[in-house]
Amino acid sequence: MDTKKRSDCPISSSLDIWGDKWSLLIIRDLMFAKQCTYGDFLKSDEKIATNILASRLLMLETNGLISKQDHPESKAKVLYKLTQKGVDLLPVMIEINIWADKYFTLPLERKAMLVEVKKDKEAFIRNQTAALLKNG
Amino acid sequence: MDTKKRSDCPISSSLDIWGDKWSLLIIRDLMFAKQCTYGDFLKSDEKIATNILASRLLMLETNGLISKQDHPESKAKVLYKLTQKGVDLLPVMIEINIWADKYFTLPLERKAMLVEVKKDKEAFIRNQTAALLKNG
DNA sequence: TATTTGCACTTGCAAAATGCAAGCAAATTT
DNA sequence: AAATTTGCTTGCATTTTGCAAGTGCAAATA
Repeated sequence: MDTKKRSDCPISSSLDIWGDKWSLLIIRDLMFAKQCTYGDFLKSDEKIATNILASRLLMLETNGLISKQDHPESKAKVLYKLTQKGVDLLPVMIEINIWADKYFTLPLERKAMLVEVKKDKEAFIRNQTAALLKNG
Repeated sequence: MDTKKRSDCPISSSLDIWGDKWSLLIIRDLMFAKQCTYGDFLKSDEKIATNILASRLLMLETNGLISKQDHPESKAKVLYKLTQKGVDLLPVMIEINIWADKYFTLPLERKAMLVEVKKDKEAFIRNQTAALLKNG
């Protein structure tokens, strides 16, 4: 896991953490599902390799975007959740969706989310943030 | 240049195009400077390698985010500019800056931009978009 | 006019990251 | 007690990145 900053630019510093083809997909899964197990991430359509998943989860945890928690039903399972720092990427995620809505064909469920967003973006972010952070 | 989509997810499709450590820095340079030559990109703090720069510029051009134009003063130079599709990433770029402002130390010039953004985000995007698209 | 410099790349090669398949230990289920 | 699930790790081939040097054309300089 490379750890050196390339410059003082905020865009560059951000990309140093989650600027790759997989990290934002992990964050996406957590934003839509609220919490996921290791196996849940592996089930996503993009089919991330297990070693890459492990290295990304470590990177995101090390940088404070996600946290691990015990699964209430089983010691064999681990729950991953977004921290405040991770949840704060919600506006970025929403803007990417809006951009993609203009230039790609979105799945219906994602279209539905954007309808909600367009009604009142601030409120959507406020509510979704609260939902994601509920229960430590 | 890999060209196959990993899934129908808009986040994934977006990352397929600009989800790497360099593409958004190129777009950043164009958003702040309006237009750049090949050499201008090489001067940025992050010190991109020339072959990577060439491959990213091709990727971004192929996907319609940037375009090449003749330099008005010299046939030896090439000007790169954002297309509408590229300029439309401005809200994403702004949200990344806002996120980074919360978790990193920003350079003063970037702080100043955020002050403007916070006064009226919509207006800032409208004005900046117009400025970037002015003159073919 | 000849020559050097500037500009936008390309090429070759080493190093690092990615992707795939298999393996593994602890917990859970049968 | 044996088989399965879960969250990883390991080994190795393939791909991408990074660095340095080189190329070809335009423009400036001598």
